[in-house]
Amino acid sequence: MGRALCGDKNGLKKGPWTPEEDKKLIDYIQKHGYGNWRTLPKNAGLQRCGKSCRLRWTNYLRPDIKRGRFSFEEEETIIQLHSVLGNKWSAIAARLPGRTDNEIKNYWNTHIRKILLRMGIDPVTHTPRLDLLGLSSLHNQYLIQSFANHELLRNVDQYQPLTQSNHCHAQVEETQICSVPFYNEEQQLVMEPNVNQFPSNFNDYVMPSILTEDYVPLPPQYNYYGSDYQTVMDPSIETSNFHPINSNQSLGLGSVVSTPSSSPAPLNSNSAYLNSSSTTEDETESYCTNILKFEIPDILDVNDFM
DNA sequence: AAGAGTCTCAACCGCGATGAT
DNA sequence: CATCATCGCGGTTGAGACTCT
Repeated sequence: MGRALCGDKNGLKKGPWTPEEDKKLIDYIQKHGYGNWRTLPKNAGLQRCGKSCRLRWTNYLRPDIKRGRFSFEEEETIIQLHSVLGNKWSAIAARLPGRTDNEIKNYWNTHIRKILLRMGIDPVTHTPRLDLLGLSSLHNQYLIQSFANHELLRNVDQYQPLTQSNHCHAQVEETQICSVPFYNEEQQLVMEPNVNQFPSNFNDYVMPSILTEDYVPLPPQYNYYGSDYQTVMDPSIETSNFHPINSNQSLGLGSVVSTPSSSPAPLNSNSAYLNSSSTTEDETESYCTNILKFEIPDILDVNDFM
Protein backbone atom coordinates (compact mmCIF):
# COMPACT_ATOMS: atom_id res chain seq x y z
CA MET A 1 0.00 0.00 0.00
CA GLY A 2 1.18 3.48 -0.64
CA ARG A 3 2.68 5.37 2.16
CA ALA A 4 2.60 9.03 2.78
CA LEU A 5 6.01 10.45 2.28
CA CYS A 6 7.42 12.13 5.30
CA GLY A 7 10.41 14.33 5.23
CA ASP A 8 12.37 16.34 2.78
CA LYS A 9 11.22 14.22 -0.15
CA ASN A 10 8.08 16.29 0.07
CA GLY A 11 9.87 19.50 0.83
CA LEU A 12 9.08 19.03 4.48
CA LYS A 13 11.48 19.81 7.22
CA LYS A 14 13.23 17.10 9.20
CA GLY A 15 15.45 17.04 12.21
CA PRO A 16 15.30 18.82 15.52
CA TRP A 17 12.35 21.02 16.24
CA THR A 18 12.83 24.72 16.81
CA PRO A 19 11.09 26.58 19.63
CA GLU A 20 9.02 28.38 17.01
CA GLU A 21 7.78 25.11 15.60
CA ASP A 22 7.00 23.85 19.06
CA LYS A 23 5.00 26.96 19.77
CA LYS A 24 3.04 26.62 16.57
CA LEU A 25 2.22 23.03 17.33
CA ILE A 26 1.25 23.71 20.92
CA ASP A 27 -0.85 26.70 19.97
CA TYR A 28 -2.66 24.76 17.32
CA ILE A 29 -3.38 21.76 19.48
CA GLN A 30 -4.51 23.93 22.36
CA LYS A 31 -7.01 25.59 20.05
CA HIS A 32 -8.12 22.69 17.90
CA GLY A 33 -6.95 19.52 19.53
CA TYR A 34 -5.16 16.85 17.62
CA GLY A 35 -7.59 15.03 15.46
CA ASN A 36 -6.04 14.51 12.09
CA TRP A 37 -2.27 14.41 12.16
CA ARG A 38 -2.20 14.34 8.40
CA THR A 39 -3.74 17.75 8.00
CA LEU A 40 -2.54 19.23 11.26
CA PRO A 41 0.86 20.50 10.11
CA LYS A 42 -0.65 22.29 7.15
CA ASN A 43 -3.32 23.89 9.28
CA ALA A 44 -0.80 24.80 11.93
CA GLY A 45 1.54 26.33 9.42
CA LEU A 46 4.25 23.79 9.94
CA GLN A 47 6.57 22.43 7.28
CA ARG A 48 6.48 19.02 8.89
CA CYS A 49 4.73 15.78 8.19
CA GLY A 50 1.94 14.70 10.46
CA LYS A 51 3.96 11.84 11.75
CA SER A 52 6.69 14.15 12.90
CA CYS A 53 4.14 16.40 14.59
CA ARG A 54 2.50 13.50 16.37
CA LEU A 55 5.85 12.25 17.58
CA ARG A 56 6.90 15.66 18.79
CA TRP A 57 3.65 16.12 20.65
CA THR A 58 3.40 12.69 22.22
CA ASN A 59 7.05 12.40 23.15
CA TYR A 60 7.92 15.91 24.15
CA LEU A 61 5.29 18.63 24.12
CA ARG A 62 2.40 16.90 25.81
CA PRO A 63 1.69 18.77 29.02
CA ASP A 64 1.37 15.67 31.16
CA ILE A 65 4.82 14.38 30.40
CA LYS A 66 6.96 13.82 33.43
CA ARG A 67 10.51 14.96 33.00
CA GLY A 68 13.58 13.91 34.87
CA ARG A 69 15.07 10.74 36.17
CA PHE A 70 13.14 7.56 36.51
CA SER A 71 12.31 6.76 40.08
CA PHE A 72 13.23 3.45 41.59
CA GLU A 73 9.59 2.38 41.49
CA GLU A 74 9.38 3.26 37.84
CA GLU A 75 12.55 1.35 37.16
CA GLU A 76 11.22 -1.71 38.91
CA THR A 77 7.90 -1.48 37.17
CA ILE A 78 9.65 -1.32 33.84
CA ILE A 79 11.72 -4.38 34.60
CA GLN A 80 8.76 -6.35 35.81
CA LEU A 81 6.53 -5.41 32.95
CA HIS A 82 9.26 -6.02 30.45
CA SER A 83 9.74 -9.50 31.82
CA VAL A 84 6.15 -10.21 30.91
CA LEU A 85 5.48 -7.99 27.97
CA GLY A 86 8.81 -7.83 26.29
CA ASN A 87 9.43 -4.79 24.13
CA LYS A 88 5.85 -3.61 24.30
CA TRP A 89 6.94 -0.15 25.19
CA SER A 90 3.58 1.46 24.71
CA ALA A 91 1.97 -1.08 27.01
CA ILE A 92 4.64 -0.47 29.60
CA ALA A 93 4.27 3.27 29.20
CA ALA A 94 0.55 2.92 29.83
CA ARG A 95 1.43 1.86 33.37
CA LEU A 96 3.83 4.68 33.94
CA PRO A 97 1.92 7.94 33.98
CA GLY A 98 3.79 10.77 32.40
CA ARG A 99 6.33 8.55 30.69
CA THR A 100 6.36 7.94 26.99
CA ASP A 101 7.10 4.70 25.26
CA ASN A 102 10.07 6.32 23.59
CA GLU A 103 11.46 7.50 26.88
CA ILE A 104 11.04 4.09 28.46
CA LYS A 105 12.58 2.43 25.46
CA ASN A 106 15.56 4.73 25.63
CA TYR A 107 15.93 4.23 29.34
CA TRP A 108 15.77 0.51 28.90
CA ASN A 109 18.37 0.44 26.19
CA THR A 110 20.76 2.85 27.84
CA HIS A 111 20.45 1.90 31.50
CA ILE A 112 18.46 -1.12 32.51
CA ARG A 113 19.64 -3.34 29.71
CA LYS A 114 23.25 -2.64 30.56
CA ILE A 115 22.67 -3.27 34.21
CA LEU A 116 21.01 -6.60 33.56
CA LEU A 117 23.78 -7.61 31.21
CA ARG A 118 26.33 -6.67 33.78
CA MET A 119 24.51 -8.87 36.22
CA GLY A 120 24.64 -11.76 33.81
CA ILE A 121 20.94 -11.55 33.10
CA ASP A 122 19.65 -11.76 29.61
CA PRO A 123 17.62 -8.59 29.14
CA VAL A 124 15.42 -10.31 26.61
CA THR A 125 14.48 -13.42 28.55
CA HIS A 126 15.16 -12.06 32.02
CA THR A 127 16.96 -15.25 32.83
CA PRO A 128 20.60 -15.75 33.66
CA ARG A 129 22.84 -15.97 30.69
CA LEU A 130 23.83 -19.60 30.63
CA ASP A 131 26.97 -18.89 28.70
CA LEU A 132 28.20 -16.78 31.53
CA LEU A 133 27.02 -19.29 34.08
CA GLY A 134 29.18 -21.83 32.42
CA LEU A 135 32.12 -19.54 32.49
CA SER A 136 31.84 -18.29 35.96
CA SER A 137 29.12 -19.60 38.16
CA LEU A 138 30.66 -17.92 41.09
CA HIS A 139 30.63 -14.55 39.49
CA ASN A 140 27.07 -14.95 38.35
CA GLN A 141 25.93 -16.13 41.66
CA TYR A 142 27.31 -13.02 43.11
CA LEU A 143 25.64 -10.91 40.50
CA ILE A 144 22.28 -12.52 40.99
CA GLN A 145 22.61 -12.06 44.67
CA SER A 146 23.34 -8.47 44.07
CA PHE A 147 20.17 -8.28 42.09
CA ALA A 148 18.23 -9.72 44.97
CA ASN A 149 19.97 -7.43 47.36
CA HIS A 150 19.16 -4.41 45.37
CA GLU A 151 16.77 -3.04 47.89
CA LEU A 152 19.03 -3.92 50.75
CA LEU A 153 21.78 -2.06 49.09
CA ARG A 154 19.65 0.98 48.70
CA ASN A 155 19.02 0.96 52.36
CA VAL A 156 22.59 0.50 53.29
CA ASP A 157 23.40 3.36 51.00
CA GLN A 158 21.62 5.58 53.42
CA TYR A 159 24.11 4.71 56.09
CA GLN A 160 27.12 5.19 53.97
CA PRO A 161 28.90 8.19 52.74
CA LEU A 162 28.81 8.56 49.00
CA THR A 163 32.43 7.71 48.74
CA GLN A 164 31.59 4.20 49.74
CA SER A 165 29.74 3.59 46.53
CA ASN A 166 32.89 4.19 44.62
CA HIS A 167 34.56 1.60 46.71
CA CYS A 168 31.76 -0.78 45.98
CA HIS A 169 31.88 -0.21 42.27
CA ALA A 170 35.47 -1.17 42.29
CA GLN A 171 34.74 -4.24 44.32
CA VAL A 172 32.06 -5.46 42.00
CA GLU A 173 34.64 -6.19 39.43
CA GLU A 174 36.55 -8.23 41.92
CA THR A 175 33.78 -10.76 42.37
CA GLN A 176 33.48 -10.33 46.04
CA ILE A 177 30.68 -12.07 47.78
CA CYS A 178 28.24 -9.90 49.54
CA SER A 179 24.94 -11.45 50.23
CA VAL A 180 22.32 -11.05 52.82
CA PRO A 181 19.07 -12.19 51.30
CA PHE A 182 16.80 -13.65 53.91
CA TYR A 183 13.64 -15.57 53.46
CA ASN A 184 10.69 -15.67 55.73
CA GLU A 185 8.50 -18.67 56.30
CA GLU A 186 6.56 -18.00 53.15
CA GLN A 187 9.81 -18.16 51.30
CA GLN A 188 9.61 -14.62 50.31
CA LEU A 189 12.80 -12.78 50.18
CA VAL A 190 12.85 -10.19 52.85
CA MET A 191 15.57 -7.98 54.01
CA GLU A 192 16.60 -8.57 57.55
CA PRO A 193 15.49 -5.46 59.36
CA ASN A 194 17.92 -5.79 62.18
CA VAL A 195 20.78 -3.49 61.54
CA ASN A 196 22.94 -5.72 63.66
CA GLN A 197 22.89 -8.19 60.86
CA PHE A 198 25.14 -5.90 58.97
CA PRO A 199 28.80 -5.92 59.59
CA SER A 200 29.54 -3.67 62.46
CA ASN A 201 31.80 -1.61 60.34
CA PHE A 202 30.01 -0.42 57.26
CA ASN A 203 33.27 0.67 55.80
CA ASP A 204 34.17 -2.97 55.49
CA TYR A 205 30.85 -3.90 54.08
CA VAL A 206 31.30 -4.38 50.40
CA MET A 207 28.23 -3.22 48.69
CA PRO A 208 27.80 -3.72 45.00
CA SER A 209 25.90 -0.98 43.29
CA ILE A 210 24.96 -2.65 40.12
CA LEU A 211 21.40 -1.55 39.93
CA THR A 212 22.02 1.58 41.78
CA GLU A 213 24.43 3.36 39.56
CA ASP A 214 21.90 6.09 39.13
CA TYR A 215 20.52 5.78 42.55
CA VAL A 216 19.83 8.96 44.34
CA PRO A 217 19.52 8.35 48.05
CA LEU A 218 15.99 8.79 49.25
CA PRO A 219 14.93 10.29 52.49
CA PRO A 220 15.12 7.86 55.39
CA GLN A 221 11.36 7.75 55.63
CA TYR A 222 11.11 6.77 52.05
CA ASN A 223 8.88 3.78 51.74
CA TYR A 224 9.74 1.34 49.06
CA TYR A 225 6.24 0.02 48.80
CA GLY A 226 4.58 3.34 48.92
CA SER A 227 3.31 5.39 51.74
CA ASP A 228 0.56 2.95 52.59
CA TYR A 229 2.95 0.33 53.77
CA GLN A 230 5.56 0.11 56.38
CA THR A 231 8.79 -0.25 54.62
CA VAL A 232 10.51 -3.58 54.63
CA MET A 233 13.74 -1.80 54.88
CA ASP A 234 12.98 0.21 57.92
CA PRO A 235 15.53 -0.88 60.48
CA SER A 236 13.21 0.25 63.17
CA ILE A 237 10.87 -2.61 62.46
CA GLU A 238 11.37 -5.02 65.26
CA THR A 239 9.87 -8.21 63.99
CA SER A 240 12.35 -10.48 62.38
CA ASN A 241 9.59 -12.33 60.64
CA PHE A 242 8.32 -9.34 58.87
CA HIS A 243 5.93 -9.96 56.03
CA PRO A 244 6.24 -7.05 53.73
CA ILE A 245 2.84 -7.00 52.12
CA ASN A 246 0.64 -9.24 50.17
CA SER A 247 2.88 -10.41 47.45
CA ASN A 248 0.10 -10.04 44.95
CA GLN A 249 0.12 -6.37 45.52
CA SER A 250 3.76 -5.91 45.69
CA LEU A 251 5.72 -4.05 43.14
CA GLY A 252 8.97 -4.59 44.91
CA LEU A 253 11.77 -6.82 43.92
CA GLY A 254 11.67 -8.37 47.31
CA SER A 255 8.36 -9.94 46.60
CA VAL A 256 9.06 -10.93 43.09
CA VAL A 257 11.96 -13.01 44.08
CA SER A 258 10.99 -16.48 45.00
CA THR A 259 12.85 -19.26 46.63
CA PRO A 260 13.82 -21.99 44.25
CA SER A 261 11.29 -24.74 44.46
CA SER A 262 13.95 -27.28 43.72
CA SER A 263 15.90 -26.31 46.73
CA PRO A 264 16.05 -29.32 49.00
CA ALA A 265 16.03 -27.27 52.14
CA PRO A 266 13.85 -24.22 52.36
CA LEU A 267 15.79 -21.09 52.54
CA ASN A 268 14.75 -19.33 55.62
CA SER A 269 16.06 -16.90 58.07
CA ASN A 270 19.75 -16.41 58.31
CA SER A 271 20.51 -19.86 57.04
CA ALA A 272 19.50 -18.64 53.64
CA TYR A 273 22.80 -16.96 53.35
CA LEU A 274 23.96 -17.95 49.94
CA ASN A 275 27.45 -19.12 50.20
CA SER A 276 29.39 -19.74 47.08
CA SER A 277 31.31 -22.52 48.67
CA SER A 278 28.21 -24.53 49.48
CA THR A 279 26.18 -23.94 46.38
CA THR A 280 26.49 -26.09 43.33
CA GLU A 281 26.19 -24.80 39.85
CA ASP A 282 22.86 -26.51 39.47
CA GLU A 283 21.62 -24.86 42.57
CA THR A 284 22.91 -21.62 41.36
CA GLU A 285 21.14 -21.97 38.07
CA SER A 286 17.96 -23.00 39.76
CA TYR A 287 18.25 -20.12 42.09
CA CYS A 288 18.93 -17.77 39.27
CA THR A 289 16.02 -19.06 37.29
CA ASN A 290 13.63 -18.68 40.12
CA ILE A 291 14.93 -15.43 41.30
CA LEU A 292 13.95 -13.94 38.02
CA LYS A 293 10.41 -15.23 37.97
CA PHE A 294 8.78 -11.95 38.61
CA GLU A 295 5.41 -12.01 40.18
CA ILE A 296 3.19 -9.58 38.44
CA PRO A 297 0.91 -7.98 40.94
CA ASP A 298 -2.81 -8.07 40.41
CA ILE A 299 -2.88 -4.38 39.81
CA LEU A 300 -0.76 -5.03 36.81
CA ASP A 301 -3.29 -6.96 34.86
CA VAL A 302 -1.21 -8.41 32.12
CA ASN A 303 -4.29 -9.27 30.17
CA ASP A 304 -4.77 -5.59 29.64
CA PHE A 305 -1.81 -5.64 27.34
CA MET A 306 -2.36 -8.91 25.61
C1' DA B 1 43.54 22.05 26.20
C1' DA B 2 42.27 18.89 22.84
C1' DG B 3 41.16 14.81 20.60
C1' DA B 4 39.01 10.26 21.05
C1' DG B 5 35.71 7.47 22.80
C1' DT B 6 31.25 6.82 24.93
C1' DC B 7 26.66 7.96 26.22
C1' DT B 8 22.11 9.96 25.79
C1' DC B 9 17.86 10.78 23.76
C1' DA B 10 15.11 13.20 20.24
C1' DA B 11 13.79 12.06 15.93
C1' DC B 12 13.31 9.20 11.91
C1' DC B 13 12.10 4.93 9.35
C1' DG B 14 9.50 1.09 8.09
C1' DC B 15 6.03 -2.00 9.07
C1' DG B 16 1.62 -3.79 10.78
C1' DA B 17 -2.97 -2.64 12.43
C1' DT B 18 -7.11 -0.39 11.84
C1' DG B 19 -10.80 2.16 9.90
C1' DA B 20 -13.08 4.26 5.92
C1' DT B 21 -14.74 3.81 1.39
C1' DC C 1 -13.70 -8.24 -0.08
C1' DA C 2 -10.18 -5.07 -1.84
C1' DT C 3 -7.94 -0.93 -1.64
C1' DC C 4 -6.37 3.12 0.40
C1' DA C 5 -5.27 6.46 4.14
C1' DT C 6 -3.87 7.08 8.55
C1' DC C 7 -2.21 5.89 12.97
C1' DG C 8 0.79 3.87 16.25
C1' DC C 9 4.51 0.94 17.49
C1' DG C 10 9.23 -0.82 17.79
C1' DG C 11 13.84 -0.56 15.97
C1' DT C 12 17.42 2.35 14.66
C1' DT C 13 20.12 6.49 13.87
C1' DG C 14 22.94 10.40 14.62
C1' DA C 15 23.99 14.93 16.69
C1' DG C 16 25.27 16.84 20.76
C1' DA C 17 26.82 16.21 25.47
C1' DC C 18 29.81 14.17 28.39
C1' DT C 19 33.93 11.62 30.01
C1' DC C 20 38.37 9.91 29.59
C1' DT C 21 43.17 10.08 28.37
